[in-house]
Amino acid sequence: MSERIPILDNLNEPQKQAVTNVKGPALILAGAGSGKTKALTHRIAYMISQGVQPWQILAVTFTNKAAGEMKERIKNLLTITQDDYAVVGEAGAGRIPVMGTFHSICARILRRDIDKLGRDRSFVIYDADDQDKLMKEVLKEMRIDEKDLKPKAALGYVGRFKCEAISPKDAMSQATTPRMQNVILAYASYQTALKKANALDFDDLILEAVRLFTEVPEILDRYQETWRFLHVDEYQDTNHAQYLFISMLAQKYRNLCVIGDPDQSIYAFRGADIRNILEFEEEYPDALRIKLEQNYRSTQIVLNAANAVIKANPNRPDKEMWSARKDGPRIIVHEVRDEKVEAEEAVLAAENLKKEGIPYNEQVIIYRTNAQSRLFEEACMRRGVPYRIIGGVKFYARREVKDVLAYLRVILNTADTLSLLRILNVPARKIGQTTIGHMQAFASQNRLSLWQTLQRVEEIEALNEGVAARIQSFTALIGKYQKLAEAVPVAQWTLGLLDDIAMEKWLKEDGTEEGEERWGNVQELISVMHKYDALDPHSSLMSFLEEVTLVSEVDKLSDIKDDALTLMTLHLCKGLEFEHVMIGGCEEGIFPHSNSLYDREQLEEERRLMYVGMTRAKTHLRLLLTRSRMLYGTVTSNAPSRFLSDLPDDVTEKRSDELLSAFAWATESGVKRATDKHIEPFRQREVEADFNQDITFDEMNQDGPTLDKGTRVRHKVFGDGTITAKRGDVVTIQFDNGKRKDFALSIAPLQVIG
DNA sequence: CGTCAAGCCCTTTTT
DNA sequence: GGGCTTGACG
Repeated sequence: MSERIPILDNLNEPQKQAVTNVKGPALILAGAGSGKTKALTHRIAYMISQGVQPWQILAVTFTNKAAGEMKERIKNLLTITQDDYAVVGEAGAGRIPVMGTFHSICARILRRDIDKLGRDRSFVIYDADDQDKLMKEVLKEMRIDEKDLKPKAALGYVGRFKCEAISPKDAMSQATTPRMQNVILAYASYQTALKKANALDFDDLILEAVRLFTEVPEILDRYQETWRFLHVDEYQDTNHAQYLFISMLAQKYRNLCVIGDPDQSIYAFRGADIRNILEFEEEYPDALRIKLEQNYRSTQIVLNAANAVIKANPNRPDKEMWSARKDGPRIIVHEVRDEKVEAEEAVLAAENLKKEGIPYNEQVIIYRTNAQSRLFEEACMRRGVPYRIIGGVKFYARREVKDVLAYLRVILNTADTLSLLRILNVPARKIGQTTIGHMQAFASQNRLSLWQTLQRVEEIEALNEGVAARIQSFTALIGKYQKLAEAVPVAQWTLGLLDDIAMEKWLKEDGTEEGEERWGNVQELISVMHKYDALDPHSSLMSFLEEVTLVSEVDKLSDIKDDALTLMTLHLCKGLEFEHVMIGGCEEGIFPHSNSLYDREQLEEERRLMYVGMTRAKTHLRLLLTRSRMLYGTVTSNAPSRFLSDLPDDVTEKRSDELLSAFAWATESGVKRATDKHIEPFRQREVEADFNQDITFDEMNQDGPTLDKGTRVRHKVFGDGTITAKRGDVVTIQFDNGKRKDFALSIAPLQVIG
């Protein structure tokens, strides 16, 4: 260790407090850009310099990337050499604390001891895709029509139960409606199915760890003794199960330091419970409370704007960020004709700042929904701007990648029927749906797993010799690689496997560019595998599979070195910072999202999302909105986002591409072009209202008849139709002539018809 | 058994 | 607008 440790240099007063008070409970309220990571890394380094053993420290981060960066920084602070570096999860092994996400930490704990709960240690982890498939099966078996209860909806409930740590049994007592009873029955069968497949889903990782702690107190005790100093970052985004996990660990020594910002709580939809942070002090009355309010990231102008937006939320802690960076450009609020222009303008703005010396790496386009990414991507391609999209169709969720992963999973764990079904006929080997049906029937008759059935395929009378032979050669193939998997690291034998199944040929068969790309993805997967070459063969396979399910998209940002513009959702941008931030689609119905418009709490969360997005900006902040946009196949006009109206005039600069262009689509639809009307920026829905001014539909503009789904209406231009969807003021009408369009009820010239 | 086209549905955010 | 499922046909 170095002689002079600069651990307390360059810290402000509250940061120093956070760093040096290492014992007992502590709550650090750390606003955006307040040097939170710095405080945390210095705190940990300080502890170590004071004689705390590194392996006694646990830090839970929100992403693996954050964990990696923190380790790096701590290493630098302590001038630890590469040799001392421990891999995450090797508790007690190294001179770097254990750091990782709740999920990765719990997965490690379970890999070691889940057999104490009567389960197998080589479990696989199911991602959202797998969950969906499994739930589909479950519902099918229960003979519940997908239309009555969609797998996604069922999983939504299940997820909420799990976040609250409510078992199917506990849930049953809450079921009041038949529908809920079905949901809970589905929850129970889903759990059984997971267990049968020797699989855990994301939520199970936390829950089973908690269960392990509860049912085997010695194990809890072991971890309590190991990890005596606990840290949780982004505490505002923890759910109840995670709360239980960390509380149990903290019980003994009470050295729990949580860091968070209630204003940045944006994961309520996955069970994050903001009360965890708000009630921390009630639970630990002796907790040290530290507020970090100085922002080192943004200009005061950016902060003024962000503060103004977040202030409109009730019940938030009293805090206001400030910055020493007083000067800076105003925030540009740019209104354009439609989403194409929006994308074009955003990319153009990035190019211009690049010319002024801000690299693309320091610039980002963020948006509310993944669906918005495509246009920005296309604009980048058109203009030749290098870009990368984070999120969206995730690499590990791609078909060909999941296919290869399914082979590896089956080889590790033949109980994983879902994966087995996936690869049985991929690449095509003439084992079709009929054959699979016969085998499944045989399996359930004889209480066998699908894999066991495969071994006894010659006993199934319904199958002819040809098909039986093909199945046998498939099981022989899997058998061959099961043996190899015990002998050599994963990358090595996977190459042989791909060769045996002629994966390259299968993917490139259609001769398209897409095929080439798919094969490229498979090769990329192999290159990730090489990271596990040094481990023993069995752990090499297991660790690899674990990594690919638990890495988040943001984790991969750090590996990329080229200068490229980043595109991502608002949720993914948390914790990041850029010189230039552009937020697209600042329109009602987009952001805030239409599903959130009529729910107070959800609206508050949307607002926090806006706050998070804005506070990513160091210097340049640009908010984009359109007057009209193609959405789900129809043209819509949305009012400007309510968040924009909270921006103080003196920090914004409003821009608008000009005039009349909003009428272009009307011309295209053969409607007479309006020429005499000036469109002011921020006035919406002119389009629908204007060309029907000769009609009066007074009854429609009052609260009058409720226009719900199914109501028959008449439109002067488009004729008769039926309302097929309603989102607040906006209805979608399916016209009898086949056209479908969205209208704003308060303005649209509609008439209810018999 | 595999392919293709038409129709269906959806359409928030993620470890 | 697009991804996915379903159904008809080769």
